Amino acid sequence: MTNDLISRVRRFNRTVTSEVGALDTSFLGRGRPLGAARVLNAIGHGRGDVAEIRAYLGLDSGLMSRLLRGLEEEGLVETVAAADDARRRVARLTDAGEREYRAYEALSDTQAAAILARHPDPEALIAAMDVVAVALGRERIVLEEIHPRDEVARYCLGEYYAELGRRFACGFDVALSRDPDAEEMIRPRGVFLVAMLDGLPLGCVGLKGGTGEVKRLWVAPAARGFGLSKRLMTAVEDAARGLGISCLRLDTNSALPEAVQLYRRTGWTEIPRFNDDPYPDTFFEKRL
Amino acid sequence: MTNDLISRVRRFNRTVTSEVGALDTSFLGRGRPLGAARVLNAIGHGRGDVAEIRAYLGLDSGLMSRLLRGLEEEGLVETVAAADDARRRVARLTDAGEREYRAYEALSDTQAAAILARHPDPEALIAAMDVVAVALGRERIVLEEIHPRDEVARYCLGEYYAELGRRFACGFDVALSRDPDAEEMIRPRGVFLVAMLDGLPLGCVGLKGGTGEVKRLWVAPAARGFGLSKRLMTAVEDAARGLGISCLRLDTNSALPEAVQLYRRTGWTEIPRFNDDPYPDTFFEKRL
DNA sequence: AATAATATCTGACCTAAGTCAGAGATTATG
DNA sequence: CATAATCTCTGACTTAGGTCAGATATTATT
Repeated sequence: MTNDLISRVRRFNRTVTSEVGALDTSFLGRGRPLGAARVLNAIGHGRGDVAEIRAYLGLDSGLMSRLLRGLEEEGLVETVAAADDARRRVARLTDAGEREYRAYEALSDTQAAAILARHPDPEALIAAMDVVAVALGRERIVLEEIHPRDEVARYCLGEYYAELGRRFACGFDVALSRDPDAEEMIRPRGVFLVAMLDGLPLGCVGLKGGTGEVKRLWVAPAARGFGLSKRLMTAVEDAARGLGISCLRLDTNSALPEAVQLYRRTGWTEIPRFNDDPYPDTFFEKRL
Repeated sequence: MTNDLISRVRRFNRTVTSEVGALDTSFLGRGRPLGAARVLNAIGHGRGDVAEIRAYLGLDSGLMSRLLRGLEEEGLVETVAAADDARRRVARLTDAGEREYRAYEALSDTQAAAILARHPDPEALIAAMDVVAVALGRERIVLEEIHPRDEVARYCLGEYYAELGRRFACGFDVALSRDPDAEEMIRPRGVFLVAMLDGLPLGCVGLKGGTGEVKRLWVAPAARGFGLSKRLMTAVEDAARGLGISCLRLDTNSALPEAVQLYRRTGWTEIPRFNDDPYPDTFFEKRL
């Protein structure tokens, strides 16, 4: 068969790699080799430390050095010794470098916008891209602790609320729910964790200090089935132990059967209702 | 915003390009530079003509020549002058080259199978890949005339029947429909056209000679909204003119409103029922 | 038959990317 | 304080990929 699943994956690979020059806009059309453009972009993204850039881009020290000299000669970059350790060097953009970096950014934006604008269903395209990105990059998904009012956190919570709205027969209104104060999910009282892939938020979970409650467990549709919710729960339980919490509680809803099943499978036991929030109908606790 | 649609497309590009070494298995792990591996694979895929390979891979004639010499020295390839034109050379694999080519194929298959095997929902992944491939490669979609019993044609027809089964309240059984004999859709009587992207079938349409009927218009879900059905219809009408047909007919169903709308918009006029097929309820004709 | 066009090949040359050994400056460690 | 470790830099070298100007053989055109 020339159209079985394996052939189709291989064809996808071919299609995408043949477009890869177009995708990797980091050097497109500005007369600079890829290596130099990548270094410039890394510096622009806030990676100043030379060793850090080297590790990120996987470059040899000699090559890195030469690329930096080249950018210096172009007047785009300045390097100075690090304040705390004069062996290490820190690079930063000059004004001209800043302009050049912004030009690359604009180019990338334009090209991404063009792909979207020419597509009949941009939302569906993005959703498909997320599915593919997760499939290819699943090994690079990392958990990070962030502030629950951070932009990424707000995005995750927005998606979480939207999902509840779709799942609950009567919809979901945050205002009616016992929305935990964001301050409760910051150290030293609690934590807020997100799962990220190359900057794409794929899931979150919050630990509300004081009452010791787990809240806001969400995993993006594209990332379901990869065990991410379990990973988030394990991480939040570890964080709770670190905070000296010995017993965790959570409320959920039978309209979210995957979640309920996960809790049952991972050592949580059902307990009687412990709050008067209108949405949950199922309650769990776990001794750590 | 760091999570608007544009940022997400850019992040996808980054994720995919960082995996691109893994995607482009054409040279992975067999100790041969990419250029040589690509030429070897092109020959293995049946592209013997040197000029054709050169055009396909976008190579300079000098570079191509050197790559071929290298493969010859490895004993993988033989070149001979073309029978009809001694200026042109034709390359073909030796036994050793055939083995090496098959090793690359096995490598690609293994890697594609690995991506699928590790995914919780392979069908959804493939569907997402198709959506992305079409968005990136839409410019390369080409129409081809093939035999209606060809494997690609059968795939398209299978998808077409499955789609009708989903659309019609009572399902769809090919045996009950007036399935046009495949022989009716071959020149000189008729034609069968498919829309292809890098070997991925995205749509089809058939012209049944004799009665001058358009049949089996289908476009893959991932390729809808790109005007492909119009392109297929235009091509099939052109082919009909070429065959000396002056009036085309077709039957369709009101459960397929996009199709009905397309016909209305492109010069077709509704006519009374002209057959006793149980499925269609709407009939059109167009004078060419 | 002479000329133009075509396809491939060869040699000379170039850039990008990367490797490696060691030099030089600085910091950490016993 | 001497020594080891760390970080960057420089010079020498390699490979891959690609361009360009002819040379050569063959075919098409007038």
